[in-house]
Amino acid sequence: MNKVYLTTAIPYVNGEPHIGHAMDYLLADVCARYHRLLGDEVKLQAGTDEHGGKIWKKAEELGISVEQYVDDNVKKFRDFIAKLDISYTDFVRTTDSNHERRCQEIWRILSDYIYKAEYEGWYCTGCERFVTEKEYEENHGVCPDHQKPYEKLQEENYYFKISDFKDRIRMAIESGEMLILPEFRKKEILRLLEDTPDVSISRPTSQLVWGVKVPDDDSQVMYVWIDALSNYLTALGYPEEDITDWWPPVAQFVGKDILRFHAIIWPAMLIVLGLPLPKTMVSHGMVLADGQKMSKSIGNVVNPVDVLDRHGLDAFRYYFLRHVDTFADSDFTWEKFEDAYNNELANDLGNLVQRLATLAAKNNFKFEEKLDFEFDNEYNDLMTKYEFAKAFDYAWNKIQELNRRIDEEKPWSLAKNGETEKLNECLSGLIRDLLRANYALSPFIPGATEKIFEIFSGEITPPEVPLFPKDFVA
RNA sequence: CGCGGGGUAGAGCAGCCUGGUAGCUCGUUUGGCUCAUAACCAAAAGGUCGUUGGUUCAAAUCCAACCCCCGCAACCA
Repeated sequence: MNKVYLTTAIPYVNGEPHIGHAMDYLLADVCARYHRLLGDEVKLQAGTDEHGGKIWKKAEELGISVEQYVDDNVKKFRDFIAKLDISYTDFVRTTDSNHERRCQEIWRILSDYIYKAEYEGWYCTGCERFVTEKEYEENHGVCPDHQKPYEKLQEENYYFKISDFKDRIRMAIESGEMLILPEFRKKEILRLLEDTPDVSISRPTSQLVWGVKVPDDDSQVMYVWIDALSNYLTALGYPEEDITDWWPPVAQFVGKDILRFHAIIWPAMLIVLGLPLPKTMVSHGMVLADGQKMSKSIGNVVNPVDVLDRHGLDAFRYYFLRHVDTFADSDFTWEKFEDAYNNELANDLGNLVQRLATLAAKNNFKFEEKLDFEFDNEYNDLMTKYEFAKAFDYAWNKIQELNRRIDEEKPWSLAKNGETEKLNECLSGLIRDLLRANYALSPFIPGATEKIFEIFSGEITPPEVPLFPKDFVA
């Protein structure tokens, strides 16, 4: 039995969970369920990123303690993950004392490649942050939010010596030792790698207090990178636990916006720690609303909970796993969602189950075969390439084929003519293939597939409420 | 000339590497069926394959130039 470690990106808990987070969880979950069906032992990590100035500031604005603020938000994310039926096994909060301690240990191990240097840049005292040179020029030296001129400010930061590892990382990416999917992102990263400077990994406590303390230096706290990226290790108990059974991760799922940190800073850390690099980085696209990025200022943000409430979890998973491309940006519209639900889930699958169950019930047919399920080669191939939407398509074609076959084989005529033997043979064949297709669908829509297995075991009775009722409104 | 991806029926996409009657899903129209959730099955309509030029017996496919859209470059999930 293989041990398979999979990870999800840990969201920054300064807001509500949204559809982008769901994508990450869903892809990792499908992968986890697939591996479990193959007989692998799977660990699926999830967690929350809770430090940093933005969170500190938000809590202050709300007039509550920062601990209270993150606790409240973490609960929202955990509830959300539960609603999506994500089969995770480990959950890391970056404010957890175990994580913080392990994270400091990791910093210590990295310390040969960490140096202190002066950072100088344009700073807005209103925003409490540095701005890039470009931003400075665009705003002609004055912060548009505060109408105050930027000040030249210096501070001490710790830096991580990425530059020492560029060649090694490039080789790992080019050789496929650390596979980056999709291919076009890999190219982007290789290009980016060239001009990646050493990265600043701490902030003086005068600027930021809500973070993990830098070991042996009370004047600095860690900035996001070391803290957040370490979670994939601290989840397993590293460094005090032996993680060799689980390391390296088989796949790490990340949004395209954070791929660069996972493909550059993260491998550099692992190289210093003497750990193998993750086998695959799967970078998924964004979910757009009407072709546009969802943003609060445009006001086109689709709340995932609204989508969940409309037709339930299976419909949610169905849409985002089949109609949202695994790698590229894809559109969500309510119209597309409704079409997918009505035409595909209800008409293709729901109706197929209904008609087969009714045929079986009317003819007192019981399905008593014990089936050994296997995945088709083509399906396995797509799943292995993390082409989940395409694998889902492939499995769905089997469902559509079955609807065609029922029309061709006309079991109702066989019943009418009293050809019982032929009828039983026909129904066996149809139900057998339905259950096989159902098995291939189960990593994607586990709720529905479980119900289908149940319907066709023992006494077959069509469900009184169809699997995907069309008039259903929550 | 920053790097990369793309422009194919009303919509979403495949085909391009390895030239040879343009395909899939949804939508539309018509017909069929009756086991089923006004469901299912079949057929049809619908495209000068971004533009221009070149190579070739033959170009969506190869080559060149141009136009347009998008991503990254920017602490946006």
